[in-house]
Order: sequence, then structure tokens, then C-alpha cells
Amino acid sequence: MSFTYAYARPALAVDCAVFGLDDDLKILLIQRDLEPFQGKWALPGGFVRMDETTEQAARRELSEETGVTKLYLEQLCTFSGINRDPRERVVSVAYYALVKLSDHRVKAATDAREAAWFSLSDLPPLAFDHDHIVETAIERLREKVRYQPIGFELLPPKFTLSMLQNLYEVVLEKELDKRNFRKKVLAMGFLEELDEVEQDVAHRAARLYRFDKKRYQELTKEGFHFEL
Amino acid sequence: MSFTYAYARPALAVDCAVFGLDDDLKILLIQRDLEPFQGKWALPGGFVRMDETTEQAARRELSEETGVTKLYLEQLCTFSGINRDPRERVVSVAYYALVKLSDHRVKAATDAREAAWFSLSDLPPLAFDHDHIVETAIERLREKVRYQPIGFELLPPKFTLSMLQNLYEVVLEKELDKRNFRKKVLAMGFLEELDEVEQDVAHRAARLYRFDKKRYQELTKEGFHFEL
DNA sequence: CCAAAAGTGTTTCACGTACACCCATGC
DNA sequence: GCATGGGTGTACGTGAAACACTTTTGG
Repeated sequence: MSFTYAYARPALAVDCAVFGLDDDLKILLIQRDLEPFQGKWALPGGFVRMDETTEQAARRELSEETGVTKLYLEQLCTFSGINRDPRERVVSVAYYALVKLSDHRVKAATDAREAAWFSLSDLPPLAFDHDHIVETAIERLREKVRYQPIGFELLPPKFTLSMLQNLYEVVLEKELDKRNFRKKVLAMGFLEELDEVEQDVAHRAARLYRFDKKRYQELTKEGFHFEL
Repeated sequence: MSFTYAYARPALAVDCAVFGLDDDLKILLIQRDLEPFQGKWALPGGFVRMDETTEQAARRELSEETGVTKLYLEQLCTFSGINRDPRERVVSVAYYALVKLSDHRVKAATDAREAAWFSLSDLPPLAFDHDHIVETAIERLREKVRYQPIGFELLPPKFTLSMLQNLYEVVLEKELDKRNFRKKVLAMGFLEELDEVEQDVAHRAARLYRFDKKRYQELTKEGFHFEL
């Protein structure tokens, strides 16, 4: 079966920059099993089908290639460089995603295709223009994390304030003052203090908190503006 | 001539939301001369050719359809709804653009195709999902104008502080205090005070200023962060 | 001389920032 | 008892916000 059109069309693909947090910031890559760039690491992605939106395609490819399903997904940018794919013209809609690494540590490693988490500070050379996509995704993450509470998508549902602070320090590449940080995020009023502390630590256990999304949305309606 | 592929491909288009300022915020629309939506107003745009990037396509279509050439152009979002075009599947990369209306007032009106500026508060119903694209573009403009000095793209090269203030009031839909506004923008240090005043006004003429882009870039390198 | 917009300073309050010590726990 | 991170308060300075009158110009 084949498809014929009156004018030439680029192929349409999606690529996903999936971030996870685990001491430092990590990104999910797959090893290509086909030419071009066979054996090289690349962003998970693939071609868009005729019965799905690009976002649906991104979710499907992520699920197929890496087993990652529950995630925060947002469109990043469309890359349309004429020779970005050596085979033929491929335009790619890039997405960036945030996942709770705790949910996905195992899956990614046991999938048929080789998928693995890489520290951003230690990336292998990537296929296609994926270095460029990753760079754009990091920039976007850094901007967005400052004025939208998306950082919580990288943490487990219950977290300590130190984990939260560490997240911002890693993403923003900047040390923060502990007292001021706690004062500020608690004053925002959408962190629910739980009656639990972390387990199995070799020092005083820290209190756990939860991000109260409903409360955040209420506050936003009342004119509150998140910023860190 | 025709083109055949092993898998079906959506057509790839671009659409542009071009903003101009003139008392209130305006957007540039063209009247469609072909089906579907013949006679309806729509965003300027068209199909992407195989030898051009989506940005190049956007600039080409704008030039062809509206005569607008010098502009600030940035990718907005890609719209991939399955039935957004009734003929067949078309994925569209949307751009938003800012122009100095003074440069383009005439051109748009005299072009062969009907092109015209519409107040955002008084838009006709638009073809395709263009209402949705316009909404997204406005949201983006409102966010971006607050932390990037892109507002100057809407003003003539020489402008008064009142014009600048009016711009922000219109875009942010919020009144600003004159003294505080002036104090703040002048303190930023990238407005060059000219030895000129505006002409032909029926009251005291205001001093003209210019946006010193080089100075802005220097300040940015030194860690300065624009915000209004 | 009147209408219309330009231009100009001060006070107040909130928030960001800097900073150091004691506490609880596991080993 | 010691090492490790958890948890807490205050003082200071900067910057945002509120606010009203005089000046200039053209008609």
C-alpha cells in the first residue's frame, strides 16, 4: 500500500525529552537499533500516524519504547531543519516531559529496546539534531520551573523540603538558602504538611509534605502567582 | 507530477498571528478566496515547501499574502487536531509575530488579496481552528511581554514613554501608575533619551526615546533580568 | 485662558536576603 | 558520643505601590 499526493510532503515525527530527578537531573534515551545512527543514543520518538495528534503520538512512542506512561507532557518546539534527517525530510514536533523517577526506574532498564537514564552533565553524542532539542528542552525547563509548580512532577507524591530545595538547586544550577527557601514555599500555602517522616535514613528523619494541587488552583484563581 | 510514500502523511502548513498596536492591539487577517471557508477571515499562512524551514515558510507566506516583511517572528505551537481542516489532515506550525504598525498600515490594505487589521476585541469568526490559535498567541504574548523586551517591536523606533506605557496597559489589560512606570523603565538603563520631542500634537510635546538593544544585551550578560 | 497630556518625589510597607546555632536520630 | 542532615528567627536593605500638583503647548 502506498499514498500519493500532488505535492511533496515532509514526514512528521515526534521526539520526547523526558526528564527525571535522582540527585541530579537525568534524561531518558534509547539506543537506536536501525540506520541511520544505528547504535547511537537518541530521544525516544517516532512517526505520527494519521489517526492521532502529535501529543498522542508522543505518549504512544514513549510507552512503546520506554514503558513510561504517567507523565507531565508539554509541547516544546517544532524542528524543521531541511537536513536534520539524512534519509529524507522529517519535521519533528518535540515534547518535553517530567516523570517521577521512582515510578520508572525499573521499566526503562528492562524494556526490549535499550533505554537508559543519563545525567545531563554526562550525555553521549546523540543522533540527528537531538543535542539541539535537548538543549532547548533544558532551557525551557529552567524557565518554566521558576514560575509554574511543575517541579513536583519530578518528585514522589510525598517529599521532604530538602528534596524540593535540591530539585530547584539542581535545575536552576544555583544554591539556595535553606531558611529562606522553606519560609517562601511554606508561605505559598499549597504544601500540605503530613503526619509522616521519611524512613530509613541515617540521621534525623525529615517531615514529609504533599503538593496540594486543588489548593494551588484555588490560589491561582484568586490571583496568586507562583514564582521562585 | 505527484509524490508517493509508503505511509500516509499529513500535509504541513504554517499559520501566523501577526500583532500590531494602534491605540489597541490588532491582528492581521486575510479573507480566504478559496474553499473551504471561502470568504471567511483567517490567519495568513500556507503549506510548507520541501526546500524551506517552517520559519522560512511563515515569512514567505506573510510577504506574499500581506506584504509584511520586517517583523519579529517566533514559533508559537504546533496544532495537530485530526479534523482541523475539513479537506484532509493538515498539521500546522503556528507562529506569532509583532510588527510596527506604522510600517505596514498601507501595504496590507492595498494587496490583491483582502488583508486587514482587526481589533482583538472585535474579531470576526475565523476559519479552521484559528480562533484557538489566536487565543494561544495572545496568552503567549501576554506572558512574554512581561519578561522580555519584545514590546518595542510594536512601537516605532522613536517613541514616548506614554506610548510605551499604553502598550503595556493594552497588552496586560491593567492600568499602570505613570510615575512608577517611568521610574522603573528608566532605571533599567536601556532607554536612550533623544534630543527630540514628538511633533504635531495639540498639547505639550513629549520627549522621544529609543530602545538601545546593544545596551540591553550587555546588561543581560551582566545578569540583568527584564521584568515588568 | 483653557484643554490636554507631560513631567516630577516622597513615604510606606512588603518582601528578599543574609546569616548561625541547636536538635533528633542512627550507628 | 559523634556524624549527619533537620529545623528554626531576626535584622537590614531594596524595591514596589500609593499618591497630586505644576508645567508646557496648541488652539
